[in-house]
Amino acid sequence: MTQPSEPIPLSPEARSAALPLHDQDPSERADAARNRVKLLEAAAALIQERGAEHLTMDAVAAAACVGKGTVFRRFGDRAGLLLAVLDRTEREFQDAFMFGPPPLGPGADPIARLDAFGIASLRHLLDNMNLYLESDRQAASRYAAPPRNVRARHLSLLLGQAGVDGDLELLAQTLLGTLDATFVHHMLTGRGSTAQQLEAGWSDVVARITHRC
Amino acid sequence: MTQPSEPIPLSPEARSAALPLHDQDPSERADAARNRVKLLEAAAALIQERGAEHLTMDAVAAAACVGKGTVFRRFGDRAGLLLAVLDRTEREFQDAFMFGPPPLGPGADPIARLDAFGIASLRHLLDNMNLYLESDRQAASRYAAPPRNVRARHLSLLLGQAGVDGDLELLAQTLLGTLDATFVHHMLTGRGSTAQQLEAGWSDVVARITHRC
DNA sequence: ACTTGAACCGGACTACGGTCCGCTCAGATT
DNA sequence: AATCTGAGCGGACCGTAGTCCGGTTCAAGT
Repeated sequence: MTQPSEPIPLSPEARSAALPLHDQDPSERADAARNRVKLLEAAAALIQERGAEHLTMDAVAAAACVGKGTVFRRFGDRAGLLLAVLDRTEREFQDAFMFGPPPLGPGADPIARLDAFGIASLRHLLDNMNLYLESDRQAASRYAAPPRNVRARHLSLLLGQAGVDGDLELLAQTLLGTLDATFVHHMLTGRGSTAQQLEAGWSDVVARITHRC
Repeated sequence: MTQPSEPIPLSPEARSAALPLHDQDPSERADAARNRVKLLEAAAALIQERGAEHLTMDAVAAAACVGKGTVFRRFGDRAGLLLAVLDRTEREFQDAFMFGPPPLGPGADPIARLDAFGIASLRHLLDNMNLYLESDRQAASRYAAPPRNVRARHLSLLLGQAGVDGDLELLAQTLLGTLDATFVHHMLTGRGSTAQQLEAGWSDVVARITHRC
């Protein structure tokens, strides 16, 4: 892990480079780009009206008036498509915690930022629960997915700033476990937890991990 | 959650009742029981020779000379079959941490037991990695699966005995995140962690969660 | 404008998980 | 022993993710 430490306030160009979600590739052919847009719109519409859990690749292809192969060529697999649909929302959230106003964004005490991150993350998750659930369920390894990676790096950074030592990535992943879509869903439905309890739980875990006795 | 608190040394009958993995149901018809055995043997053999990730339900049915419907009737779905294959190993491990000798079993200091649990769990996981990975990947919700539940209850118990307060189930699940098959696999392969680092990480997380400053 | 070849496209095809339903037979009852 | 009934069984069937390949179209170079 020899990545340059990431300066907090970033120029616009560096900002978009820091967001690893698919930017429109300029070398992409015009027809391909057109189809990507058609597909994303079709997928979003279908999700809106039938729910993410009922989204099929055939339906997306048909709704976009495009062959099935094209869907897979553009997005790789179902997880990729779902991720692409989440992209806009995801970017907004990433912007908020990386560049937005404190306490979520830079400027506040790292522990306050950690706290705020959990709360914001849980709310963001609840707003898009089905999509994140589905994306999790589908992904080969949720740990390799861009959203999780960005969050993990962010948490590692904050933990470092908070003076925590140890395996920061492992601690970050441990924290992230508390915000995992499937886990949150399990706690809310399987067990009868409330969102408030999860938020309180997050703060508690953060306090313990950061060792603030 | 109004379950009777679980006394630690248990009579043999109570012990097997405490293990929620499928015991042979006495009301099961003889032919059904025969088929279950045939299927489990076939599945185990196929996994042995081709790997769990290549196990298909059709292949199991064919190898056991049984209709496909029978496989699903017996085990519900692929996750159930994999879980059943893991059953024996899983029981041994559960026995070890619930009833075996200290520091893993009862008798030792709860924090020492937590430490030992992580180490033993990681080793047990590494010994059966593919099977657990596959079982995770398949399961509708890994949080609802019996193995995870047993572990979660166990950890809650130990946390309580260690005098930790707060949402014990949430803390237990947070700890379990560190031992999740997919996560461990990701840390070992995706990132270049070693088993030693994961064991050290576990101890560190336990120390932080149990608030031992 | 024309050529060219690489990127793209479509939809038939495969593989696999899971369901369904009519038939069979184990084992309880008399 | 004869009867009965519902658990058990098999395998055809379905839906969906993902692959493949022959034909098509874009756009760069001339």
